[in-house]
Amino acid sequence: MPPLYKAVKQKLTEELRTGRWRHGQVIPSEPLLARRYAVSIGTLRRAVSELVAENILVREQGRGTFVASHTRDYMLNVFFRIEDRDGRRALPDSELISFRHGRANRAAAAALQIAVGDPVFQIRARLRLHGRPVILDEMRLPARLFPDLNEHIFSRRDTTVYGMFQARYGITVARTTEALSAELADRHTCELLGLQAPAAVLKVIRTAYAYKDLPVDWRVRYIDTKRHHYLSVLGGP
Amino acid sequence: MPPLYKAVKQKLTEELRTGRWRHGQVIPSEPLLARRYAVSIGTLRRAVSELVAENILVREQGRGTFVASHTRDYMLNVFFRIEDRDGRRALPDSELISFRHGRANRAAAAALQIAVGDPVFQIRARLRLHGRPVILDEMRLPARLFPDLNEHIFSRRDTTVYGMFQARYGITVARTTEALSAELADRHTCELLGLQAPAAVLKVIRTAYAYKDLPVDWRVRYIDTKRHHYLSVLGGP
DNA sequence: AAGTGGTCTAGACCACCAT
DNA sequence: TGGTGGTCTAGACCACTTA
Repeated sequence: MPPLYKAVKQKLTEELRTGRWRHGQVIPSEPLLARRYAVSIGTLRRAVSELVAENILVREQGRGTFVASHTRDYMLNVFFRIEDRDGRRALPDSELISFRHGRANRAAAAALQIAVGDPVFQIRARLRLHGRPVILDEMRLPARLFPDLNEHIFSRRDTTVYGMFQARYGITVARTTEALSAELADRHTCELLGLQAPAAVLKVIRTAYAYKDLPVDWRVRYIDTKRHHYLSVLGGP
Repeated sequence: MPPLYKAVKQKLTEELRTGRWRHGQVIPSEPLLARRYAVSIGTLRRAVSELVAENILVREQGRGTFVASHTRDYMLNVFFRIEDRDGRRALPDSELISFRHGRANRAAAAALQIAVGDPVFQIRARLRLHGRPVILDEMRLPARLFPDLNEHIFSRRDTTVYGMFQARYGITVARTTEALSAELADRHTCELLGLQAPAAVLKVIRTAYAYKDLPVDWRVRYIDTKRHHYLSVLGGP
């Protein structure tokens, strides 16, 4: 028998997945949910605690429990690991280079768990930190998940990409994996980042997942690490 | 008032820090500890759970709770994030290049929280994965924490470096932070890793911490990422 | 003052492991 | 069979927010 709190967690996840509870909103109180699911408050709290640990819910004492909202601050703290030499972090400004309709190649299909040739959006962007171009992104998004996405929606400046996923498509990114390596920058990359060849760049291949480990974004990113680095923390807090 | 379970956690940590409970051993059962500290089993379990989350204790159902032991498998799962293109991980074989007594420069002193000029061990090593040289390490260890450490102890093959810290000095590494960047390899690095200049290498600056955030190891590491990458996971499981 | 999440208790039963 | 950790309950009181 699977533990009861896992079943409760499933039910909570279902409410989120079907859009019954939307990002930024409060969910019902713990005593109420405990009654609704016919479990004790302790069991209900354990299920909620797991979703909090997974960045899906956020507790605020005295106010309630909320569906996590991908504000800029939230993004910065959870998913953006690039900081300057003094340990300061800031979100980059994005500059769209190109927005195309394409088809998934083998690598993209494998990462996004779709078929080779399935339609994807293929988006290039250059990101600046404190005015300097530092990051080059090439994203591929499964077109099926983002009906009607277009260049204009994409280049709006009032939110992050993942904030837009959430507000417009109800897709909440909960987890990413990134594979890092060092490479020599090619001519094109040097030009866009203002580097003199030969130059080394940090290559990051990211896959982002929504609830239930659904892949929603696959991107290759090149970072100029002359003035910045990528921070990784291993083990306990 | 700080919560009771935090106080209990402090008491548990004290038992570990003073060496009353040694790595690999069972600690007393939960009902017994709850009685000893005069708290309920739930409160005791919460304190233990936090130490488990911090990689300091390990629970085994039906057997007991153990002080984490830095076996090779454990290291591999928690602290070693380098894997090959197919996602396979293996611990490297180490080859000592040099072992010297030195003094902390500014960067080492800041990271290790000691004074500039304090004695440190300065150790270079080359690490091989599947026979190929892939990693170059330059470690600095505060000499005060490792009395009588020498080249022979260090180059023994029966354990990892952190396993040796624990078995010989009672120091358990619980957390590391790593700052990653890409650099062009210098001539020396190219030679030791068998690279043709110009080549890009992944530079990792690691600080390792024991209980209570005591820094115990600071190292600069260069990795050839032609056949390997560094894996970083962000957000919930 | 009423409602929220945060802490804490004192039990119960279950699943697993050693003997 | 006895001891371990894992789950679950049904309460209580506290700290904090909002109205």
